[in-house]
Amino acid sequence: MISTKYAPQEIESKWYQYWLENKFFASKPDPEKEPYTIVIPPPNVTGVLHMGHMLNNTIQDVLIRKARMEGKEACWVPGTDHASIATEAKVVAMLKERGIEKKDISREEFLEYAHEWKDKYGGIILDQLKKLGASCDWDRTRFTMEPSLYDAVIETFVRLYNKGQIYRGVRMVNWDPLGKTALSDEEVIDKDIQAKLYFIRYELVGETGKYLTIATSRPETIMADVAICVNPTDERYLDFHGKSVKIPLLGREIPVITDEYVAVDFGTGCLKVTPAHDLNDYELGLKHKLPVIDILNDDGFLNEKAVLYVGQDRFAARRNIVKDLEEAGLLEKMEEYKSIVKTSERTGAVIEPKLSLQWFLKMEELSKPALENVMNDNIKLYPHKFKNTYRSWMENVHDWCISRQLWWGQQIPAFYLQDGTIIVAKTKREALRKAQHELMLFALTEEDLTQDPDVLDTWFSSWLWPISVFDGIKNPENEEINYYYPTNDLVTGPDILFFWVARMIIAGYEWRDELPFKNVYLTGIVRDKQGRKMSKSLGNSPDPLDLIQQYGADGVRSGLLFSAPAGNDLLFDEKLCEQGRNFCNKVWNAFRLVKGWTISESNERKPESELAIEWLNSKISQTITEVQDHFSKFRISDALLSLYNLVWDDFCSKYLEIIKPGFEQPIDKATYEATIGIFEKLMCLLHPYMPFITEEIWQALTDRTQGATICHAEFPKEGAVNIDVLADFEILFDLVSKIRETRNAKQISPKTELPLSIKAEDQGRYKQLEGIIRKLGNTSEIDFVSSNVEGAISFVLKSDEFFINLAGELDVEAELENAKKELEYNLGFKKSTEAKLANERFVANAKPELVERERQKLADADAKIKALEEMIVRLGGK
RNA sequence: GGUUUCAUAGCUCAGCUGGUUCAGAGCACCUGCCUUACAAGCAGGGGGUCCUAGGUUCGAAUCCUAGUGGGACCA
Repeated sequence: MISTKYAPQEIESKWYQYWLENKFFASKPDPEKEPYTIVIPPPNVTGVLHMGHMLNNTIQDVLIRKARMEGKEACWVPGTDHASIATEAKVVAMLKERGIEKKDISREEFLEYAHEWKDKYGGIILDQLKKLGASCDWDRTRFTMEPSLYDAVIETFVRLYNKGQIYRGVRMVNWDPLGKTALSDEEVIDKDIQAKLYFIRYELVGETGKYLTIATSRPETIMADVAICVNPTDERYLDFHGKSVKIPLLGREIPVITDEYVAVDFGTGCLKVTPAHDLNDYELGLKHKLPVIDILNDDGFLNEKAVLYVGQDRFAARRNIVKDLEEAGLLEKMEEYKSIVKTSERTGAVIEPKLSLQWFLKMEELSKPALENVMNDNIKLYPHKFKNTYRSWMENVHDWCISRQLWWGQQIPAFYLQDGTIIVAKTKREALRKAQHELMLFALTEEDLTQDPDVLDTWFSSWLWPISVFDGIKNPENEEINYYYPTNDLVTGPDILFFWVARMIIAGYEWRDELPFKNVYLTGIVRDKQGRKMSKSLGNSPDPLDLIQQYGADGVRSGLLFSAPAGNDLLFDEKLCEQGRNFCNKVWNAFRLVKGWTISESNERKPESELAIEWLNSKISQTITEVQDHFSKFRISDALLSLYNLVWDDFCSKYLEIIKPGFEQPIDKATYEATIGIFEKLMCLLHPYMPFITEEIWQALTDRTQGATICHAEFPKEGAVNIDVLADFEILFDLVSKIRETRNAKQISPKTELPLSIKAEDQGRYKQLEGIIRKLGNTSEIDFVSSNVEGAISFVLKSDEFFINLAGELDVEAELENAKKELEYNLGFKKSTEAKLANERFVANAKPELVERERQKLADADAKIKALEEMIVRLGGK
């Protein structure tokens, strides 16, 4: 006995095991087959599966499974990235627990711990993907810090440096005082905060008691001030031009300068210029050739240059200086002020704009082909609206700060001589050789070279991902890269369109002079019911594995996709998973029904079954066309919905009800076999979405050989569509609905047979369907009549009239009212159609088939009106 | 502030190059059913000024303009 409820847990682990053992997902270049490649957006190695991963990996799996079934050489490459700052933070925390400080151990020791951490926890997220059913080629699992990918990064650095695309320079960077590293703009999150604006008095030099008041949100930086700037047109301050003021408490004298940059209407119109601690001030400082005084250490504490508050944290210093200014009577007032503060994505620390020596990649030239090939649709973004965003980014691209003050990552292959000369080479040995030969420093030894201690930004690894996973940087002509590259589709979130997707495109054109992928599918962001982004810190995200446990992987996958239109955010509700689970259960029960039948030996076959098979096959063909169309537009969700309706409504509610034999009756062999074939087809169609249940059922529908799998079964192709049968069945189902409606309205038990009479021109249509009508509507034998049936409930479909003769059940008033309402509607409809057809401009301008359709509609309406009028007369109305 | 995008049923959304296959789907809701695969189910039903105001057109949910209100990106 098969359980009435589908129990996914065992089935899922059983089949996943089977798939792995048989290496169904393994791929190798096969010139006979068309390649279809997806590289996974490598999740952060410290990560655990979250809802966003589930969504985009489900989509990837749907795409790759479908391609595999379509006979393509499908290759889905999994892997993780090393996430330098996040991982380093984890490792530091792990060491702390063991009582070890990072500063007390060597770089080599630290990296050993880091690898230890990675080996222990780094595979978690990949194992979770297996639970989801992901059909990755696991033998190809890559990691951005593994030797091959590490070397590729080093090689690209050297090559770009030699091309003059990489330089070292002092720049204002986003400094994370907690992580003690520079961050790229993309790793910085703006947060709205309620800040205070402090109005501080600067005394004029030589004019005691005369002040300039500036407004600042960062009073602790006044010790780094090098000027006060006013707008030259600001009449309030004309007298102050060229004079000097004293920094409060400190007493250092700084000049008052003028620049158009200063907004007259913000604060007091006086701007304190602090080049070391503000990007705009820095640029202003450059323009006016002002000195730079940096009063902060790497950890955000004030240094000796501050003179005051030395050794205090920047926030403590702020509190103290406000107090002291107040006591000195130099704090005029404070105002509430809505502002944004930049914080580190990884550590959460407030970012400090800081001048520092960093490595940069010039982006202007490199990004040109990447912009062009997206704008001309060589690479297509789905949905297309992201093209605009992409363009505005790429047209305003800044040089990329690629160095990070960390240990976990690819160490920058730059070596310094004692005099500061930089030699960039893959290894120390090569750098030495270069120094010896190019600089004629033959006496030099490796000891004289010091490697730059910094590592490269993680994105400087992952931008090579579609190439480096196939070893295409170091061996650009190898078989794999030539076969699998360019990859087909990339599926990721819009939040990393710029700092990952765009850079992969750049890398693609730079290294292979070719696009890295043809389509970029941008998923929505998974939000909770209130529209908030799901995040660990908010605690509003369900644990994906719990969901899988509860609803089954197939249920969660289809549930997620039910409401995941491309690029639109998805408001996640567990109800969706429930719907997915229920769908699995429905399919399961259909399977139970079919497998429970006994098969009759006779060759007799019911004509209605034959018709139903013809109809369903046409319906399936139509749906396949629809599904393929949806896929071509990356409308994964719509494709699923089409299949959902096909399986639930057409197959279960209609087809199976039609062919279902009576209680304890056998089914004829031909119908049974056709049904098994159809069931198999439906499982194949659903398999990309619901891999487990479809495998389970597919395996059990007929005898399978060892090593067979639905994963490699053919994805069904559309067959013939019989339009006549489809039209007949449409009327059939309308009629059945009407009968059931009548039954419901009159509160008649479904077990009671209803007497049905039909008055129709074309009786043949109904005669061939009689068996089905009787079965689905539970009617008696159909009585074909040529005149009206007195005292019967009646309704009109197209131009045909139907009567259900229920003695004493006819509510003349109600019937009359209904008929009149329907007549009114049809008259209105006829009028508007006539008006349309009477309009010369419509007939002249509209497409001919459209006009023809309108004429047909008019004819149908006429017939229906005639029938309704007769009915009204019969009921005693006029 | 700039750029961009969206507004359709109680909720989440679909609706392509304008045309009754245009006002739809799923969920929720209401009514009746433990009917022999399935109550995680079956049968049926109600529900919308397509944000507002103009315009283009024979015809507008769809195209244009403005407004209102959300989102995203950038500053």
